[in-house]
Amino acid sequence: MSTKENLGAGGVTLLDVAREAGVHVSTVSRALDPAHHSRVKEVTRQHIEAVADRLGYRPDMVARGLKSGRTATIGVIVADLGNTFITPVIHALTAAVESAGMMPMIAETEDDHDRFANILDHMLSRRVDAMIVMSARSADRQVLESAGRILPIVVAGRPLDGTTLPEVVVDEYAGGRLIAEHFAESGHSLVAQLRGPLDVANFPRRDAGFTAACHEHGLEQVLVPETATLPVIAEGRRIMEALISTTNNRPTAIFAHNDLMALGALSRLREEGIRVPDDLSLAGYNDLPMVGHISPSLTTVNYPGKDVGRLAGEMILRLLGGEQVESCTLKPELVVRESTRATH
Amino acid sequence: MSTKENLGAGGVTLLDVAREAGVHVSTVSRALDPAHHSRVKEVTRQHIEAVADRLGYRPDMVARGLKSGRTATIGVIVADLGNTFITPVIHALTAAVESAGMMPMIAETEDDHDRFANILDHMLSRRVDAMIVMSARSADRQVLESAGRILPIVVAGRPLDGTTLPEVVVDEYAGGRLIAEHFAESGHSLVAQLRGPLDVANFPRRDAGFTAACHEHGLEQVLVPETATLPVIAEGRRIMEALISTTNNRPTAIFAHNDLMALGALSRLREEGIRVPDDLSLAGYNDLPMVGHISPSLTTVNYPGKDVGRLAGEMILRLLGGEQVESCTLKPELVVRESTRATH
DNA sequence: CTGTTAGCGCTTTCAA
DNA sequence: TTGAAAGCGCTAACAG
Repeated sequence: MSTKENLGAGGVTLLDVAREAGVHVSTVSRALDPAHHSRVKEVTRQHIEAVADRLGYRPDMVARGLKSGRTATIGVIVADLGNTFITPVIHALTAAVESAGMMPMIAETEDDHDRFANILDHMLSRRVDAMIVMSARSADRQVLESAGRILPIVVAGRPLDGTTLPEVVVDEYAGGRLIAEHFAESGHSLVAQLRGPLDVANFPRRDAGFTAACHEHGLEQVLVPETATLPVIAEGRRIMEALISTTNNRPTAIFAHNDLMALGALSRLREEGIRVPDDLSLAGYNDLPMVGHISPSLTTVNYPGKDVGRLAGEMILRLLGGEQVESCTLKPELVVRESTRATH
Repeated sequence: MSTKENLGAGGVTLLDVAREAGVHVSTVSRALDPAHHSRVKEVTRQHIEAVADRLGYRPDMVARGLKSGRTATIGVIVADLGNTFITPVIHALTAAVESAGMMPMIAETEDDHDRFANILDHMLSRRVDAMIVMSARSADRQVLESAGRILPIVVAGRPLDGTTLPEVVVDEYAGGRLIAEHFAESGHSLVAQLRGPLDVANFPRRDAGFTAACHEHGLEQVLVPETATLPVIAEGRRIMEALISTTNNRPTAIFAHNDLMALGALSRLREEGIRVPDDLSLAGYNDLPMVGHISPSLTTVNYPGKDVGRLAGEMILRLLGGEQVESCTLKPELVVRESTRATH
C-alpha cells in the first residue's frame, strides 16, 4: 500500500507490486501488459502476476492515459435515451469496441445544442480516444468538425448534411420512399406526413423520399406546415392535432416520421374517434422493440441498429489503427403490420 | 503548441499558456482554477484568461485526475437502456451532478453479472469519483460492496437486499399492494402475477406486497411457477403463455411485474382472442412514457424516476463532500387507466 | 531479460 | 502575489 490515500483505483500501485515481487516497476509494467508479455522471463512474469493478484492490483488508467495519451474510452453521444431505437446501436457498438479493450462512455444531449457542445468539451477534456456521435443536428456541425480535427469521430445514425466526417447511416430517402410506395400500392390517393425536426437530417430526407415517391405514384399530399420540435410522443400528438383541426379534406394515410410520433398521433386519433386502420392508415419509422406488440401493431420501417452500431464501432477501431475509412449507408426495410391497410 | 503530438485535449497545455502570457505555469493553474482565483492579481488573471482563450486552452482532466485524485466523473451503471423508466432517472441525476461540474459516465450491464463486474472494474480503473448503481442483482452484492470500500456508491432504483450501501429506492412492497387493492376494489376474486426475476429485489417485494394485500382482501391467486429471466417484453409473453396453457380456472385480473412484461402479455392475449379489459384486467408497473398512449392504455404504478435520480445525484454529492447520508424510500402511486376494470 | 531514466500535464506545497 | 520544485502512477526509450 502506498503512502498517499487518494487512490481510487484500489490503492495498490505498480510500485507496490514491484517491491513485493522484488523487481523493478518497469518489469512489472511489461509483465502485466499483454503487448510486452514476451519481453519478460516466463517465471518472473508468473511470479509478478501472482503478486499483483494477491495484492489486488488494478491498473490506473488515468496515469496510463496521461503517459500514453490513450484512455481506452470511446465517447458516445446520443440525443435521447428515451428513443429506444438507439438501444441496439449501443449494444452492438459496445460489443465491437469492447473486443479491443475499449469502453464506451455514453452521454445524452437531450437534443440541446448547448448541452452538445458541453459534452463534446468534457469528452475532449477527458481525452476519450475517439467519439461516435448519434445526436448531431445541423447547428452542431461546426463544433463537431473542429473536434474532428483533434480525434477520430464517426457520425452514426443521424446523418449530418455536408459533413466531412465519416458516417454510418441508413438511407433515409429510401425509407421515406418505402412508405409512400406502400401507401400507393394500398390504393391511397390523399396522404400526409407528420414531420420531425428539419434540422435533424433524417427527417428532411424521409420527407424528400416520401414526397418524390408520392409524385411518381400520383399521390396527393396534404401539407401540415408545422414540424415537430423534437421527435417525441408529445410532438406527434401536437402535429396530429394540427392536421385534424385545419384540414377539411382528410388524408386516408399518414406517415409519422418516427414511431414515437406515430404513438402520439395514434393516441390523439383515438380520442377523436378515428379508428386506425379502419378510418385511417398510419405508419411510423424505426421499428422500436415495442411497436410490434401494441394494438394496432405499427407498420414501420426497420432501423438496422445492430448493423449501425457494429459498423460504427469497427470504423472507430480502424480509424484508431490509422486506417482510412469510408462512409457507409445501410438499406432500410418496410415492415407491414396492422396499422395500415388497403382502401376499399 | 507543445512538442509532442499525442495530445487529445486540444494540444494547448498550461505551459503553453504560461509561456505566451509570460508567467509561471503555477500562476496559470491558479488563475484558471475558480477555487484559487483570489490568490492571483486581478489584472494578471484577466490577462491569463485572455491568453488561454485565444490559444484555445482546454484543461486536461486526465492529468488533473492523476495529480488531484479526482476525475469529476460519476459512474452510472444501468441494466437495460431499453427499459425507459430509467430515462428520467438519468436526466435528473445528470442535472444534479452537473451543477457540481461533474459528468455521469453511463454504462450498461445488459443484466449480466460478468458484464457488471467488468464495468465496475473499468470504472474503478478509470477512477470515477463515485458511482450510482441501478443494475444490482443479488449476485452482484459482494463485488459491489467491496467497491464501496474504495469510493462512495449509491444504490438507486433497484434495491439490494441486505446491503450496507445507501439506497434511493421506491417502496416496491407498497406498489405491489396498490395493485392488489385496486383489483380487490374492482371486485376481482381470482388473480395472478407474471413475476419478474426474483434475484432483482424489486420483484420479490412487489410479489410480497401484492400477495399480502391479496390475503387481506380475500383474493385468491393462481400461481404461475415460472418467473421471468429478464423483465422484458419477450419474457412477459412467455410467462403469459405459461399461464394460458396450464390453467383451467382463469384469473380475471393479472399483475405483470413491469410495463414491458405487460406489453408482452397483452400481445399474447390478443393472439389468443382474450380482450383486455373486457375479458381480463391487466396491470403493469413503472408507467413508462408510452403506456398511457397505447390501446388499451395501461393501468400501472408510477415510478418517480425524476425524484430517484435527483436524490441519488444529491446523495452522491453529499457523500463526496464527506457528509453522512441516509437511505431513502419514495412512495409509488397507482395510475388507473383502461386496461383494468370492475367485474360485473 | 531487466533496470535506469525521463517525463505525460497538472496541482500544490514551500519559498521568495 | 508569484516562482520553484516535487511528484501523482504509469510507459517507453535506452542501457546494461
